[in-house]
Amino acid sequence: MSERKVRVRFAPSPTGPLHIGGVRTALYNYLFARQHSGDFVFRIEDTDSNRFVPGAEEYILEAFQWLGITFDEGVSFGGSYGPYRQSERREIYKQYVQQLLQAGKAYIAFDTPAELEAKRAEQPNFQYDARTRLEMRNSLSLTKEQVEALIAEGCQYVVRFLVEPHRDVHVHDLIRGDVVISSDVLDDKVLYKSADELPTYHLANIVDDHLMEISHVIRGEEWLPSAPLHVLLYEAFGWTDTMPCFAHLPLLLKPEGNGKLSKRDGDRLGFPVFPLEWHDPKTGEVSSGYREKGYLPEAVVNFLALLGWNPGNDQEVMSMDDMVRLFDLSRCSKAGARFDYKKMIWFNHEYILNMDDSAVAEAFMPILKEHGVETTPERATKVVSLMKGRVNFIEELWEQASYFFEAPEAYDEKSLKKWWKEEAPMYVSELCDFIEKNPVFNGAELEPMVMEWIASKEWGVGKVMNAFRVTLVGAAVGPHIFELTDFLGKEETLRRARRALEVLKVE
RNA sequence: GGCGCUAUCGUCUAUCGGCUAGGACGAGAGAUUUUCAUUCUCUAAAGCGGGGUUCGAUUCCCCGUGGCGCUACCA
Repeated sequence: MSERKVRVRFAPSPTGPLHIGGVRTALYNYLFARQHSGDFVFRIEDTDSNRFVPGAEEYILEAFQWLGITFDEGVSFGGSYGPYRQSERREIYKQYVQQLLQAGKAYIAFDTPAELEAKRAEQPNFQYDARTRLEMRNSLSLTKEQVEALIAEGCQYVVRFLVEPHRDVHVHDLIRGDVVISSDVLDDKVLYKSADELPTYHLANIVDDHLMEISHVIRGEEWLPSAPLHVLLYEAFGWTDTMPCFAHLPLLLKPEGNGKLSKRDGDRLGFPVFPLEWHDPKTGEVSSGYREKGYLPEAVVNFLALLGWNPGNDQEVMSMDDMVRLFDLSRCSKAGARFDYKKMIWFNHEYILNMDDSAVAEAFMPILKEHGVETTPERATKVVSLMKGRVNFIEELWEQASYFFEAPEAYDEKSLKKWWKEEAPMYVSELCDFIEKNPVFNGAELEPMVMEWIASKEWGVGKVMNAFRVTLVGAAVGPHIFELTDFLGKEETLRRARRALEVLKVE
């Protein structure tokens, strides 16, 4: 359509932690910007002074940093279209509100919240529009003198957009096509409030997108109903020719039940809805985050990208670069997507599997340290190579592999019942003697020797080896036994086996 | 209530009028293994209903139904 430079934005309001749905919206904007070598702008929409939450802005920035989603300009990034925080743009908005007022496209209204509430109580379907505006207290129903007097008195007022009735408003949406809504169902939205001298979302959004030369507005479907209003605003300002293209993304739905994914669902169903852990400054409530739960940012991003979009083939595991290359708004689905956290976990498993053992080990080292284990990166890497296939989270490595580093203190009852039968102590005792006397210990050479030795005794391999395993691990779990003995070394192997013989004798 | 969006396996989705409806997660079964996992193989599992258009509809149109969203001096 237009040849102008692609410029998109993500514009959260700092009212709390960034929701996972917001992350997905930001991700699509990011992919779109990168694919078109465009700019990605980070704007803060803090026009509701009552809902400001300290720390939210910093949280959002930190979350994107963790996720690997980067911006080119905006709050904390700089740029030549600033300021990027709406609360710092008061004077700009005032100017544009005046413009609308002077052009007769907006008017001043004095109705108090209480009056409006009363009106709605008596008329359940009340809407502030062409049919009702003359019944209200505003600059259309009052005389110029009355209006001036009220303002002089210090009466609080709002500026409302004058919506012309009987018009079909077209919103061209890149995902949904042409959406037509009659202006009759639109109300005269409040654009500006004198109380805090700030505009509402609608006005600020249009003014900023225009001034910041935003080319594409990619946002959640919850904005679709107000898109016609936005189109009308562009028209009122005379900016139709540079109006951005719209794309309204399907919403993220709860994994079960009805409705869209909400903040509460997360901890109720056992998965986070926030990228990072969030400590509510007011209530002190803590909400879990993907980072703290041990998810890899690449896995989170990959999973989220596929909720509402797909590359058109069977490829699911994709790097950010892959996605930048493949992303396509026309391949976005239209219906809401249920959040499937089991698949999210699978993605995490997949990403751990694809990571270098040494990289996983690097993340595993601090966990080992927490449990009082001092070891080398080499040894940690060895354990990772043996065990990473069986975990979904790096943290799980400890519960799955602690016995590599610590001798068992207790022995699993079920395993004992199955493998620690009458002859087990004899097997283990004799095996210890055999291993002790054997000139070599490394698994590759030792294993065939042990097998041959067991065969010569005419014992069952399973019976001997599993009894042995229980003494080393404490349960009938773990990797190939000679991998473990290699890791433990001869001394520790024998020490564990003989200690078990002592401990288990009493029973 | 009004307005809008939407509708394929339990879930995420492919199909852009020709289908024996494909893939993935999850589920189930089996194989491998000295244990537990991993891995591998296989199986079950879907076009909301009714009208059109068409030689032919999952695909296009309409109606109904379900789901979702919006309906604030919140974003």
